[in-house]
Formats: sequence, structure tokens, C-alpha cells
Amino acid sequence: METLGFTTHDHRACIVDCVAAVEASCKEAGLQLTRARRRVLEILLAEHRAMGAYDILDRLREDGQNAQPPVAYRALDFLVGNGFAHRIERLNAFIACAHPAENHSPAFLICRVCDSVAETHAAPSRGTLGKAAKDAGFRVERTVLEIEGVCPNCQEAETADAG
Amino acid sequence: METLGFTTHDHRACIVDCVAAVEASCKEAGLQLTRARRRVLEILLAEHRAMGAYDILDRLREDGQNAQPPVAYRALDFLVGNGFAHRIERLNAFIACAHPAENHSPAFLICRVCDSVAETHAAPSRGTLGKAAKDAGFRVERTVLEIEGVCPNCQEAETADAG
DNA sequence: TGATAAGTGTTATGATATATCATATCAAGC
DNA sequence: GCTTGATATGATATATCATAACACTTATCA
Repeated sequence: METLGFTTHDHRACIVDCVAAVEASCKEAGLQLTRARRRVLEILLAEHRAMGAYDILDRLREDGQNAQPPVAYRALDFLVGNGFAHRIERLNAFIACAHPAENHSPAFLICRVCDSVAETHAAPSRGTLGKAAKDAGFRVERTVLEIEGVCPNCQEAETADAG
Repeated sequence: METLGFTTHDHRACIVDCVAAVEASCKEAGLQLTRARRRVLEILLAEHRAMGAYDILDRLREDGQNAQPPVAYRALDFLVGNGFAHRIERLNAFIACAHPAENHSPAFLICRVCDSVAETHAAPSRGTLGKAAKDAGFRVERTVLEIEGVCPNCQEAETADAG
């Protein structure tokens, strides 16, 4: 299990690889990775952090067009719906998937200080929780696991302030 | 473990008991359960479902005053901050805690069809996930676990439609 | 090539949440 | 009593997030 998001790295290859992976995945599934959708994916990948829809919109507008909210939301719906991006409920924001094309059940570590987000993955709810759902007669379709806390960088900053 | 929310029951005693429990808890902790806070708690308990801040505001207005958004949000901040209510991120909505005064780590079963919510509880993240957080150097403070699916009532409805 | 589905551009609006400043309330100490 | 400080409330305005609706274009495929 690899956790991404709290370490810096050269994003170039990362972006190219991810776009390629998504592209392949779309082709295989008969999905259209249109210009707008591809552009939003690139924006999310370039930032490598959770972005609000209007942040994305600002980037889109830098391309020279007067993009309106639905443009961003439609592309995001597509990306999220097909597992190429995730919505972070806690932040009303979106982030490119760190493991596109893999079938996975993501979990997020969200720093309450700097809002950085790391994606990791959780075992789909088994054990106690799965039992509780079953007992309640509830059919589980998707699990949202968002863990709030403080990232390593902000912990360092805390220590520095205190010392 | 008891899961509340998908069964009907007489709420009267439930409301009275919960308000009393919260009242006692506040007294013990030196917190002020003021009129507005108590009223919002009662509204949440009376509905026994997740309510948006503006739904709550509508109820508050039925009391005859022209309550403005901050009134609801402040009361909700108090209730959520002290564990007497929970925020459902998935729905941007709030629900009274089913186990006030107990120290707990809640999880929610959310029906995507009718938006009903059941509170249950999850073991605080141990195992794989706890390890992932630890490996990432992340300090966990709070875990949001929201499980989306279909509640028993809506499953029945599905079957009825199909047959 | 024409029918149909899928996607886009655009306007307007709905829904959720917070910043800000003024005022009230109340307990503690002089 | 009066002041002070802390906490809570009232009220206005605005920020932020999200979608409905409709006209138009593009992709797909029989």
C-alpha cells in the first residue's frame, strides 16, 4: 500500500502516465475522454491536491475561454463516476485518483491545517461494520472513508512554533 | 451494537430522554444548552433524520421569529462540536446523535434513494488503515465513515417495482 | 446519410456556509 | 451599583458550491 500526497516529487511523468492510463481505460470501456474532460483531469493531476470546482474553473478560464460552472461539474461527474477522480466530501473538492484503472476502495487522509489530501486504500467494510450493515438489512454500495488529522508537514510546523 | 434509523418507533420518549441526556452532559461539562441550541436539538430529534441547515431554519421560523442562517449554524456547531449531533458530509446535513454522552466513533449508513441515515459505530481505524496513516506520519484525529447504499425499505420498493 | 444518443455552451438560479459588526446577557471583582 | 470580560445572539451581506433548463453541436451506428 502506497500513500501519496505528503511528499513532493516531479509531477511531469506522473501526469503523463496517469493521463495515458485513463486514456487506455476509456478506450477499453468505450468512454469518451473529450477535450474538456481530459483538460480537467490534467488540471487535477498537475495540482496533485484537492481542488474546488471553481478553482478548476479558474484554470479552465486561463485557457482563454469563459467556462461556466456546468463545464467543470460535468467533467468532474464523468471523472468521478468512472473512478478517475474522487470527491472529497469533507472539503467539497476533487482530487485525481492516485490509482486509476485499479479497482479500489479509497480512503483519504485529510490535513485539517493545510487541507492537503493523501489517498490510501481501505479494505471494504468487513468485520463489525459489515455485520452491522447486514443486521440492519442495508445493502452497501460505496464506502466513503475520510480521516481528518494533521499531516507530517504541519506537525513539524507545530513543533517549530512550540519550540 | 444497535443501528437506528430504518425502523419507526414512538419518538416522544426518545426525544425527552435524549434532551435530558444532553442536558445532563452539558451541566457536567459546564456547557450552556441555551434556548436556541436546545431548540435545534429538539428539531433534529423530532425528525430523526438528517436535516439541512435551512430545513432547520424553516422549523425555527415556525416558532415565530425570523431566524437567519447563522442562528442555525451556530447551534449546529455547538451540537456537533460537543458530540450531540453529527454532520453527514455526503448530504451536507445534520442528525442528532443516537448515543449522546457515549464516547464513540460513529459510522453512517446512508440510503441513496431516500436519504435516510442510520447511525452505527465503527472501531476507530486500526489495522491496515491505522498502519497506513502511521506510515505516512499522519496524526489521526477524527474518522468520517459514511456508507452509501440502499436501505431495507427502499430494497423492498425495488422488489415491488420489479415484480 | 439520416436517426439518435451523447456532449457542450450559456443563462439563470438554487443551496449551503461564513464574514462582519452590533447588541444582549451574565458572572466576577471592585 | 458599576465596570469588565466572556459568551451568546441578532442582523445584514456575501462567499462558496451546485444544478436546472434549453439551444446547439458532435459522435456513433444502423
